[in-house]
Amino acid sequence: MTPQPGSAGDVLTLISAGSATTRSDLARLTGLARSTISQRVDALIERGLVEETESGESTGGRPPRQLRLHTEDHAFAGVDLGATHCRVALMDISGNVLAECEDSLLIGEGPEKVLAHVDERLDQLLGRAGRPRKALRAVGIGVPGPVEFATGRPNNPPIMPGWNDYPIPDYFEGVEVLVDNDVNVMALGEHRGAFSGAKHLLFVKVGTGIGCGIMAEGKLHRGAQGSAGDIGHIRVSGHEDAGCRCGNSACLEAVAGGAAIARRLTELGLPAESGADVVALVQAGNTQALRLVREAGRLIGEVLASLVNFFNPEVIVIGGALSRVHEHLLAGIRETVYRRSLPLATHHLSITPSRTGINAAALGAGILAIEHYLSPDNINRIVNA
Amino acid sequence: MTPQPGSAGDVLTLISAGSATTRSDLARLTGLARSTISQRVDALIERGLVEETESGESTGGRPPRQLRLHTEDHAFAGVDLGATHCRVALMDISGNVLAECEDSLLIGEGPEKVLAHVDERLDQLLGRAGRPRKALRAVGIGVPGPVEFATGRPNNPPIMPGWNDYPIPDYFEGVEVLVDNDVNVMALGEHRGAFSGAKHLLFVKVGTGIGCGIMAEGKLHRGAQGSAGDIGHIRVSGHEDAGCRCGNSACLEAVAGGAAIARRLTELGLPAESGADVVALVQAGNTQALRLVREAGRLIGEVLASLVNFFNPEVIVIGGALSRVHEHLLAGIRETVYRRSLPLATHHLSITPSRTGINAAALGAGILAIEHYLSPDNINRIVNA
DNA sequence: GCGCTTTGTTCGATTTTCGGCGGAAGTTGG
DNA sequence: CCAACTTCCGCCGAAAATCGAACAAAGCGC
Repeated sequence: MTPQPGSAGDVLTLISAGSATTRSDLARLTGLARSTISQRVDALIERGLVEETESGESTGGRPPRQLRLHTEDHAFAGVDLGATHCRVALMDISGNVLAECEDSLLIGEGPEKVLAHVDERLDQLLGRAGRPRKALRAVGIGVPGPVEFATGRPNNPPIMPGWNDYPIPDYFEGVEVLVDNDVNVMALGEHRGAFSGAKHLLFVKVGTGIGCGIMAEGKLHRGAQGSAGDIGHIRVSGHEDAGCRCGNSACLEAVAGGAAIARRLTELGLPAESGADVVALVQAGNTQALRLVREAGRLIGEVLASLVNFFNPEVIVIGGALSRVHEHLLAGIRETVYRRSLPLATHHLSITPSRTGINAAALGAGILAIEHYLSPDNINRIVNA
Repeated sequence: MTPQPGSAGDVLTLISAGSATTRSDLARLTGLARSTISQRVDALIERGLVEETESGESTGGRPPRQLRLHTEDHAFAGVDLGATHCRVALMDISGNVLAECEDSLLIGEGPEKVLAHVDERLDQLLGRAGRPRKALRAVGIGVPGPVEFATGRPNNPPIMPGWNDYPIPDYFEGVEVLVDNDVNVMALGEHRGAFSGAKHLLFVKVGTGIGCGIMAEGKLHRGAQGSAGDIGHIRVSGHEDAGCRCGNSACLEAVAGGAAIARRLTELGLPAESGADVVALVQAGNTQALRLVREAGRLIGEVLASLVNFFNPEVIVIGGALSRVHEHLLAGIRETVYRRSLPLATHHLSITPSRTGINAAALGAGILAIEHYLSPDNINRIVNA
């Protein structure tokens, strides 16, 4: 029922996390006998999950044979569906990108059209990487709206017309599909990529809207209805006049989101439509745009200050379109957070820009798929089959 | 190293959680053979952790022997240290209160004096319950300030002079001591008591100050520095004039805490010093006090609305001194939360008053101690010793 | 009373794990 | 270059854990 500790799955987890690269490491970490570990590793090699590489450095005796994930026979995909784009990354089992692509694609076209496009791209990327379709073990998809994670159905998403309650995984046959909110997969990717040491992390996406992915105890916190992290509609003080598409006013998103900044620039006589336009203006050195971005940072910082007191994360990562001008955004955020949060909570807090950049969501979605496949339960199932 | 699944500890966990009351249940839940389960149960009975009661209902065959925690040989204590009081509850292993007491005690007297008092009370309660000192397996202590949970040392607590970095567990000999923030143990107690079905719960204590305990995935979220849940110093809009003891202004606690309400009542010519005075005035039907409590509820609701969007809990429990007038407080909180949070997050959200009342902290601290003792790792250690 | 069902124990069989041994494969020092 | 030493790894018998079949116990229904 429950998996054995030191089971094949646990052993593989240690290998994949990089905690152990040799049989000796595994024996030390699990507490099992060396012979038992050898047996486990043999089973994993047999199943094509692990491979041996050249011997490593000797520490005075026979050098240990290095172990690593066998990257040839499996493939995973991460899909980033945005309001107007689609990115797909094909990855091997250790998270390396084999091939990727990016298209304009309107999510409003509805699930059938969009998913057909994704499916086509998957085949193309598999072809480019020279792997057969059946090598594809799992696909992660990040979508711009709330999702019931267990079933992969969007839950009243505001900007995905036609997708409500659509069972996305059912569209794909013969492959496991995991669907999550885009900020969640971005948080996951960022955590596993650059901040795996942090137990508690917030990933804040500042684009057209504003959202937040939450890592608690190293795992995604999705909340009771899967709507956790929806910080775009938290109220900020002093902006009661700013109406929001959600029906309320003074929402963070309505005053500090990319769309809001663009609108205010337009009012100032600087035509801008989207977050990208704002970024362009800032990069062109426009001081009005710069000022507004910094001011947006302060407003976001005000909300984050509350969340820092509440959640006490170790790291806050700022991503999304506007993070391309992160110096200015971060300046505003840091200024406010460090002023308004408690010293105990901010003392070891670091606020940094995203390291994964434009591909954050696709990579994170791929990692979601890989981690699902590598979960001890699943591996034990495969090995004992 | 890692405990076996279906180990004695896991078996005991199932029994203590009430998930299994017979050997058959255990076999079904763990997937182990009946004979293996019998062996485990025998070991647990041998160690005095489990006992058999009368046979249960037959379902057409031989009636199963019921199993339950053996409540005689162990005792646990929960201690609630407040700014001006000390409550101690002595409990058996299944969480029933054997004896309890309450005193006035100034925490400012310093750790030695206060802990000596606690130790004395422990002996008294053990005497009353007729259990020897060595029956006491673990003690949980809730203190009014941040604590480094792993070491049991208060971390710059604002209202505990002389306690900073004091290693509380070292004061007690021969018994394990766990120290946590008071709101954390209250959240734990409330969750285990009345809302064990909820995965994500917030416990909000509204007393002199305002704090929040966070249960995520059924476990306490303490944050990176153990300061999570410190919502008393989140800024609320429109009260820039209200200075707070933390040095900032417009903190939630400075405008909606019991002390703040009392001060405003005093300004209105109604002498009040503490949250208790406010409660008394409300209970006496004073409309000014009632209005201020309701207004405080709105302000707290404003902050909670943000946290609901961010954290998406299933339940918010309101406790602390002011919850004794919870109708008025809750009205204000509900009004604001349901207006300012997203529908998806509030749809299944319930906001309710505490069920454990005045003893919440002592009971929660006791549960902290019991759960520590009953943790699979610890039980396996005991059984295999 | 007698068959049926479910529970719990006993005990030999099976599977899993351990740990010692020896060979493999390197380093170090003379 | 060789001998001594260290570490790694597979092999295999011993030990331990677990299983499962058989049987006894205990109630129900007819």
